[in-house]
Amino acid sequence: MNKMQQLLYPELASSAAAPSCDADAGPRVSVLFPLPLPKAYDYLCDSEELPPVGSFVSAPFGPREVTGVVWPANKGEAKKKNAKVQNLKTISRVFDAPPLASDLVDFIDWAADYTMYPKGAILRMVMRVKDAFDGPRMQTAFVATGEKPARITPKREAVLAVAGAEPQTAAQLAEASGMSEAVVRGLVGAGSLAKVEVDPDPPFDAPDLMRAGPTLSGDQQYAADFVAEIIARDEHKAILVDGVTGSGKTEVYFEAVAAALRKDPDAQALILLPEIALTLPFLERVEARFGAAPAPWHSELTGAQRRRTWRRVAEGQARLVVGARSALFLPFPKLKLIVVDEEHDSAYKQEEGVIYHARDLAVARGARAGFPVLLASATPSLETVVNVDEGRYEAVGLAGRFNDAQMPDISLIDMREDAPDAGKWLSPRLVDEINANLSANEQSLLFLNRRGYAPLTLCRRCGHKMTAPGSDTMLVEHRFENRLVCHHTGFSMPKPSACPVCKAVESLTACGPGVERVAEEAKERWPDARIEVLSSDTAPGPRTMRAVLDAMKAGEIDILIATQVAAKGHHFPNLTLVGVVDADLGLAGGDLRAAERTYQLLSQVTGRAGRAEKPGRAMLQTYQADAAVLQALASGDRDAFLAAEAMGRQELGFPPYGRLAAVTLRSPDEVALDRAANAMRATAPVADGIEILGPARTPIYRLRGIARMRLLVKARRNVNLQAYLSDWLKRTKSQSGVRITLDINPYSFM
DNA sequence: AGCACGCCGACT
DNA sequence: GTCGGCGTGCTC
Repeated sequence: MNKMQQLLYPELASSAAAPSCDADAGPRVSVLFPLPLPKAYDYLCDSEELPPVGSFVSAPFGPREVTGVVWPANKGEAKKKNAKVQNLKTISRVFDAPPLASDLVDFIDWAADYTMYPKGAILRMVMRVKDAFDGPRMQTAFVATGEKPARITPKREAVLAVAGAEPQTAAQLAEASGMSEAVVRGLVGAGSLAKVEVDPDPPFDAPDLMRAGPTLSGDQQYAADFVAEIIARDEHKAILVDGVTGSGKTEVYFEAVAAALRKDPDAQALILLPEIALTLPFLERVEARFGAAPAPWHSELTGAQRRRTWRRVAEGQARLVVGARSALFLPFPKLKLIVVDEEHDSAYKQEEGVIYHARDLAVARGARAGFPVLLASATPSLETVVNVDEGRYEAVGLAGRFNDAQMPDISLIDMREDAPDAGKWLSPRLVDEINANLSANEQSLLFLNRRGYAPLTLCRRCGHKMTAPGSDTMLVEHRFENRLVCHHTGFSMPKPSACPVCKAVESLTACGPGVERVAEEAKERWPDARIEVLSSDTAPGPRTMRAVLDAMKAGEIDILIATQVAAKGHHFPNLTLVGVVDADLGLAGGDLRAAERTYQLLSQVTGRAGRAEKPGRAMLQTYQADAAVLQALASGDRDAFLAAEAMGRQELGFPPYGRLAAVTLRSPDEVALDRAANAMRATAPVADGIEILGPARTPIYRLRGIARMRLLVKARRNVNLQAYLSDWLKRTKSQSGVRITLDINPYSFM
């Protein structure tokens, strides 16, 4: 801590790394538990050496024993009172696991304040891994000794054939040889197999930092040098790496990772990705660059895989982690660089449990711990662009596409002038273009960000709209399974033959298109073309999705009709036409970021078209051809769009020019909910620079039987929004059955 | 998060 | 008369 910080934060200066120790009451430590509790609890500690802050300990808490972490002593207040009033319990045990680094402890405290969730709830995200805090639990495995057994049998032969120098467990040997574990044990007795104790969580291969990367273009080299210099200075900077798809952002930040890891033999780096779908091909790329697979972290890992990554990260052995947003909470002892790839992606926003934005927290973590954070994107968020413009972030740009690939030629199809036939969704102009592509033997992609066959099922007779039970969500017809499905609640039912309200038979009508319906139209129009549909429904699981994507890459598909699963990270060399079936889809609803998101998504999708020799083309079907977003896409003028968008936000005082928080109230009882929301509005403190909007029903009012209402708090940028909110919440008395959640800087308004 | 304590409905 | 519903409150 430097002088200035000591002046600003005297209370921090007094709390050193070691926990407090009162002479009269004996050695004491504070312990934070991974429970939704706002503060740490004090305990006595009878061990010789006081466990340092960050240590994993277990202690009696209420009626049970809970594992927590030694926390910096609760600041001053009530300490003496506590010592007299309470007889403290004693820590029961200290775990072997390496203590959490002080920068992570600090980050947890900060993140709790920022998100307004209890500290313990943040700690829980760090500790979600089971059995990770005990030292390595050994597992018995076997290696071949090379000695021949006195008696050889066919079964023994089979087991010895699969045994080797690499330790394998009895179960693995049995599985590999098709024999039983009894044979394995017999061979141990015969001296042909030797028992060895192995760590069930093998270490990760070290990245080869001396391996030469690819030759960089001038732009890439400039960007890499710029970042390397900041890494060399060992200071925090948020740096936007800005370049279109194919401009080589990844190579640039790989160099940054190499530089950061080379600088310090204990340093660790984290690459955040928005989704797991991306990680499979991406992991291969990392392996190609560093000669070793990184430690992975995402929701699909098994328990054992999670434990392995967590433990190896905690002991500093895993030096490069590639993960989804929650990797931010891994127990790195010496994190020195975070890369946030596709920083604009809304998948970084965690919407359940503790609500947070991983990009924002990553920057905050780097700022507090003093290391650089790289934000990479072809379509950076307005937040980031404004931070660059106002000098808070650095930026390096990568112009042009690699290998001279051309940017696609984007045009708008005004559906008012070029209307499809009734019950059809493809305009004559788009049909012509696909025809041309088919005869040229080139691939086309039809993009529609809507799963299923039809988004709305309506009774022609009484007008009833099919919704999920207890929810105001529309059921989407999925014709492959002949079911009606709710995409919000997971509810599904066979498609009924009669309207459930008026009982009219055969009256339920599919309204609007989904990918399946566009595929139906395409198959009708081009019966000889090879047509595939790709969405998370048609490709359940990454394997089937890979298969379709590989087929597309190999040129085995003429027309791919896909949702946004095809928008990310794939390059199809023979794809020259992208048709966006409904470019207006994301614009409805009036979300403050609707235009921005539409720009990002459509620019990503249209960017799929094109290759080295020939520019691709993209056509956007729209009913609002004058809309600024679509004009910007057609002219390729991203910066003009961002400037206009920025101006609009500034006028309204919306982020990033103002702060926003959502206060959502939920209850199964609509009357109580309404009363609580209005009462809450009435108790809102009047403050300069703060405006309360609402309460209003959420766009999807009822979900799984729970009704929701929302208040929005809009504040000037210089207002401490969290302080205002906590003051407000203290004034509102809790209403029975009504739950309140806070979302600082909300992205989803559903 | 758990788990206990505490006040109102249908059963041995 | 009890068993049990989950609302409220506490855990050093």
